[in-house]
Amino acid sequence: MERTMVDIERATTALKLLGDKTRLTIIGLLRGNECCVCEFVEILQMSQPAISQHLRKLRDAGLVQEERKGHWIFYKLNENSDIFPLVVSVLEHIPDQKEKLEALEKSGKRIKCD
Amino acid sequence: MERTMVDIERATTALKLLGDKTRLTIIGLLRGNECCVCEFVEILQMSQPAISQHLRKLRDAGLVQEERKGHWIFYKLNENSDIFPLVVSVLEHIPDQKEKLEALEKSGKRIKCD
DNA sequence: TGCAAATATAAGCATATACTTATATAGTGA
DNA sequence: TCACTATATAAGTATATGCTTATATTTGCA
Repeated sequence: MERTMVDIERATTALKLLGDKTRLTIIGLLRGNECCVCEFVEILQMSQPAISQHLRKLRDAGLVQEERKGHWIFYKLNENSDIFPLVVSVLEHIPDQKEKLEALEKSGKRIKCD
Repeated sequence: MERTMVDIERATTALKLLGDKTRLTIIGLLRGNECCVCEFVEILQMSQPAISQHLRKLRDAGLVQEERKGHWIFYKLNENSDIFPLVVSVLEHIPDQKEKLEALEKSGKRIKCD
């Protein structure tokens, strides 16, 4: 249980980031998946700069990690973050977002890089 | 588990409210306690209108309930709210705030109305 | 080597947010 | 009924936030 506690300031940083529909959806999509920017753009129907700016905030706070693979930069949850347990707890209360990724896959727009 | 799920919009509403240090502390103080406005003012060292405005937002979203007892209006967590389970999950990751109430009690400023 | 795709960054702007101060309202007790 | 206490509300303001458009950077490939 120790490992899951953070101080109030750190918690508010995380919660403020999660308290935005776009970012919460992004984090939901990253639950068990890696995604690149253009996938978020497609799923969320938002401009690329808007998505990149959200991802930057998430990365600055340590919630996500990025990894370049060729043309694409893939994002994933940072499981080593002090606030990762808090993030997981929050995700347990919202609907799974994986259908959106499956829809992407069906439309042939999902990016695979392995 | 069904009972603890909310849609993304509702979750962001709750998380946005919790993503503020003052409000998260208020919610933390209300975990297992009832408090009146003047106690929050004392503990958080903020102006009464500022506290009242935060409480109004929390009440408007259904996170807390108010009950007048004589001079004072006591606030408590709304355990019937759809987002109560989410709130509880979040609180499990932050330090207990009850020492602050105990300190109030020691200084004779805790309000009891029973 | 040069171009196209994916992404990041910068600047500008409209709206949201969290205070402040001033004032209104409600309950209690003399 | 009046005055005091606790709280709410309103209006104003400074700062934060989330977009937009324009531009820079990085990589793979012809």
